[in-house]
Amino acid sequence: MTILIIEDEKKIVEILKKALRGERYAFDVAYDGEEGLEKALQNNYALIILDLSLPKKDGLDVCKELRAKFVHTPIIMLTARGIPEDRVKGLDVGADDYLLKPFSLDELFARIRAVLRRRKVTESTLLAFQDLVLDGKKHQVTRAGKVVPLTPKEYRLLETLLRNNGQAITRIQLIEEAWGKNFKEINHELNVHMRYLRRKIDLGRKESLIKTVRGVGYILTSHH
Amino acid sequence: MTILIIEDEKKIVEILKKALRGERYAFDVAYDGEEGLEKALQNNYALIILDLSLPKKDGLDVCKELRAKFVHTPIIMLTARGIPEDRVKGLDVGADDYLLKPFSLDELFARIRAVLRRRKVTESTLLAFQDLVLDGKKHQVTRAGKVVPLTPKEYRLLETLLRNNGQAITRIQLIEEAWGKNFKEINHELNVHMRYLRRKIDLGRKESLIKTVRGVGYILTSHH
DNA sequence: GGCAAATATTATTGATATATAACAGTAGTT
DNA sequence: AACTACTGTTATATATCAATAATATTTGCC
Repeated sequence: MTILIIEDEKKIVEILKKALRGERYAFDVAYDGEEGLEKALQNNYALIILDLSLPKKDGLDVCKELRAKFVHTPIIMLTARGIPEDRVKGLDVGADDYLLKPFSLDELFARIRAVLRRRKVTESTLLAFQDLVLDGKKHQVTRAGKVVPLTPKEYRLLETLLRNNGQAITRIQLIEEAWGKNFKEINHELNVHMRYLRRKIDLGRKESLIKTVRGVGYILTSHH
Repeated sequence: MTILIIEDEKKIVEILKKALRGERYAFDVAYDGEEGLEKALQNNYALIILDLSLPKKDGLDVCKELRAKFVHTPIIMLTARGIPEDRVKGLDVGADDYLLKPFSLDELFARIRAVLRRRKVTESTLLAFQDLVLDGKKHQVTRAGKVVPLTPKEYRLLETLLRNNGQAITRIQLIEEAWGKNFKEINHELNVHMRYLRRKIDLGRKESLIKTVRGVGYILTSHH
């Protein structure tokens, strides 16, 4: 579940990111229209949040082009203040919804939920492997009953591993899930964050629950 | 890696062929639904690109029949322009993805990559020969219940052998599968890696599960 | 049986993937 | 501003793997 944000104003990107942080989504960000268009064409996002005014290619064009190419990813358009709503509405470029800046976060959330509602997210609230439990509702992880405080990134990684419990999961998958980007090069961060994650959940124990599958990625497994 | 194209419009077949030529895929073409169905049932394709409207038997039926017969080959459906996406989506015949004509090649490639990547995870969950089992999900091989740790290269070689269980597989095939390079002949590496593979899976036993077929390659076989 | 080609075997070396540690930047909080 | 927590960066270490080369063995064939 990755959301693409196409927006040049970093402040707004930050607000959006922050606002969505609590939710279950990964992000990808594009800072101009062309970049955004390219990303939207190449990836399959759950949702695109698209600013109207953008460098290189404006939001309307991006939207139109996407629809012309039969990319049906839901789009929520952010329109500049001052532009009358009819104008945007009338353009009918195929956006699913639009918000006028400045928008309230509640409002944004409502729209996002509405747009995504179709997709039944059958997220189980509880994921477990042996004595390791991830409670999706509480956003809390425990090992042998003891709470293990994780950073968001670590949480994401562990969640991905747990979701694919029983199977090896590739580095690329992990990166895409936890960072929401199409693998930029060889990512050393993944090593680092896996290390941290391991340190926290394996605290004191000799063998890690997370085994590395060389050439592939990682897998949650019991040690024999 | 062969892709089956089931499509009656020669123009589109030509486009697809041309487009796929550069990539690493071989292709097979069927010009009507029945022929396509037959081919799909008899061969193991990496992917099927299936047109919705076809002579003799339309794409939906082909798709349904394949799924009913537990052929899980990924299918990308090409749907005619004008048919609303919901219609296709709603039918839920088991296609992995669908594209509306006219499609952009970039888009098609993106889908192909996406589908093949997805397949990687779910595919080949279990391959076995006698007491030798390869678990594709875990990326793990066991012999008589015992885990046999393999290097990536060894794993790929064994996987190739298991996939072609029962028939001899040529050195060239093996090299192409495991190295992916256009066979620079006289590959000593293959000997070496086969040796390592044998050592690991035959551990202690007198005869190897992998028999060499001189002048050809190798075969998985029970010893007389 | 002897020869040439194909394949097996082993050891060694260079390459690559992953792990670890230390540090820097950023943002958030008080 | 000082402090904290988190993320990303870089450097270095370590483990594992792949390629090479050198030598041995088997096989088919004359």
